[in-house]
Amino acid sequence: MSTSKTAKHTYHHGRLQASLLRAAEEMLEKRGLVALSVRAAARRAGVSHNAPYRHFPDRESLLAALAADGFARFARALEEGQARGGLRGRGEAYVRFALENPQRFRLMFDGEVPMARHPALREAATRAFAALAGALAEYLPGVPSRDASIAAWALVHGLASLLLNERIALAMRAERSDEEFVRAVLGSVRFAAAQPAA
Amino acid sequence: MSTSKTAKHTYHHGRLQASLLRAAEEMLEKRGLVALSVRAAARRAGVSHNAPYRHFPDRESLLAALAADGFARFARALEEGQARGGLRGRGEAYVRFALENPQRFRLMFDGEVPMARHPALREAATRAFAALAGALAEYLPGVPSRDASIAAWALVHGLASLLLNERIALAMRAERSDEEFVRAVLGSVRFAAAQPAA
DNA sequence: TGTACATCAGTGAACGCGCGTTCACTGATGTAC
DNA sequence: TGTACATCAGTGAACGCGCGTTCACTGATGTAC
Repeated sequence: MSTSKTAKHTYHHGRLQASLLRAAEEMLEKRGLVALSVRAAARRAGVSHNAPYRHFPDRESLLAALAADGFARFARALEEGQARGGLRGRGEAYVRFALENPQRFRLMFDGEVPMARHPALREAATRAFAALAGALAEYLPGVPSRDASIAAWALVHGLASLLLNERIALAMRAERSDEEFVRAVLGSVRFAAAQPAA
Repeated sequence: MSTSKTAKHTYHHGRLQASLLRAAEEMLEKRGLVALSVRAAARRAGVSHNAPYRHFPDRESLLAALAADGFARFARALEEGQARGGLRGRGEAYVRFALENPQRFRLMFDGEVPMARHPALREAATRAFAALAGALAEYLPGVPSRDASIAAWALVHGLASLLLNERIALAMRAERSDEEFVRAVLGSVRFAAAQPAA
């Protein structure tokens, strides 16, 4: 019953930055980017509407932090996927991440937050993309150009986007789970070891 | 010098619905979805801020009309692409449409406008997707399931999205034009005629 | 161990803004006769 | 061809809203001595 231990907080929150990010993340996934305001995040974190300005200079910076955090988790998820199942495992992890964090995924890839203004975001994204490119190069060794790597990337990214936005008719899913469906679709493609003649 | 001929309009505009759609389209591509308000569209069309309500019950309906119109143009562009260059021509047209109408493409695929509330949009999208599915089935005849078709769709969609959002590093482009780059990437993929043995 | 003080991280009031939408209106158009 | 009138497609004022952001403030914390 010691008050200092159980007291939620008075004035000094302690972990407001982290709390705000968590609150913002929840808002984002629940209500979408448009509904994610500084004030709403503050409300959700149980703090006055301008307390966030101690930690983020403006709304865009909050979004940038959210996106950067997303890229870090994304990179980790891809590594784990690859550890479990090689390139295909990585591809499946890519799609899974998108389906599990749809709004976050959109925020990361929509270009809504300009990387030029947020170096930390740029770095997080660059790291994730570099790891991705490395993995692709490693697994598609016979391919002279990087085009097949790009194609592989585009394939999983497109599949993620289409599933995310529910653009793939149910009929085409043929009652398979996300997991099975993604595996089958990714499995139906081969990458060229050399450019075809014409 | 006849006044009735040259007068822009007084009171009755005549083509306000079309003008609004054009104005909204311009706003959308110039400033993005967030900046596209009913008032802004009205301003741009040179009409009072609530004249649009004679033609669209609310903002979302304006967006829905914009998206539906986009799907119609999209379907046409794909047909033309296929007429010129078969399945590959269709794929290239898909990517080209996205690059030429980035914000419109996002609006169409983002799921921002709920199709359930806008039947005309749903129909336009369904038509476009049905044509796409038909073309894919026709050109990938040996494939037993539709999975390869989905993969082909995902490939072009993903490539479009990644290019659109400038997520593909310049280095990977290797100084090729959009046109050349897209052709090379799409050309590096083969679709399986049958499911591989695990 | 106690005290003074700088700093930090909150608070709450206030601002101006553009927005979506509603309202009562009015000028223009078209049609019946 | 002319007139009465219904309807249509605009106008402009007004509303309430949540927002981002600024401001002056204050309570809590940590540190120098």
